[in-house]
Amino acid sequence: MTEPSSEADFTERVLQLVEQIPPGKVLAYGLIAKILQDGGPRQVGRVMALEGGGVPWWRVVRADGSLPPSHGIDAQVHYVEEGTPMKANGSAVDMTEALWRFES
DNA sequence: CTCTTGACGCCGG
DNA sequence: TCCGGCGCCAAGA
Repeated sequence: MTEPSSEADFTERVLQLVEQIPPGKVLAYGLIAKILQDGGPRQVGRVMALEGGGVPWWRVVRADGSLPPSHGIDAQVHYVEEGTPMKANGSAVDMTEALWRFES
């Protein structure tokens, strides 16, 4: 095994993982790539941009906890709604608390 | 086949 | 702390 997962399969895995993210928690693009042990932050970002419309995309942020410009104000509304730990300014997520630890 | 772009990440100044 | 540059992987022109 250890075969190079197909692009379509990689996409589904990213979406599944994102759907498993509990409210109040978040994951980073590069972190998702590491959990899946495949691809890279750019590929995860590309998948979210294409198929991220069916998953809690707002729970996916950058590695430092800052919000991508593309997320918009909508994401911040969701964070407040789910009670996600944010920085005082609200422009970034508190990775120390909001970072979700994936466990099968 | 080559070059550029992109929901990124990390290091250096 | 803020800004810039380089690296990674895939898709589009």
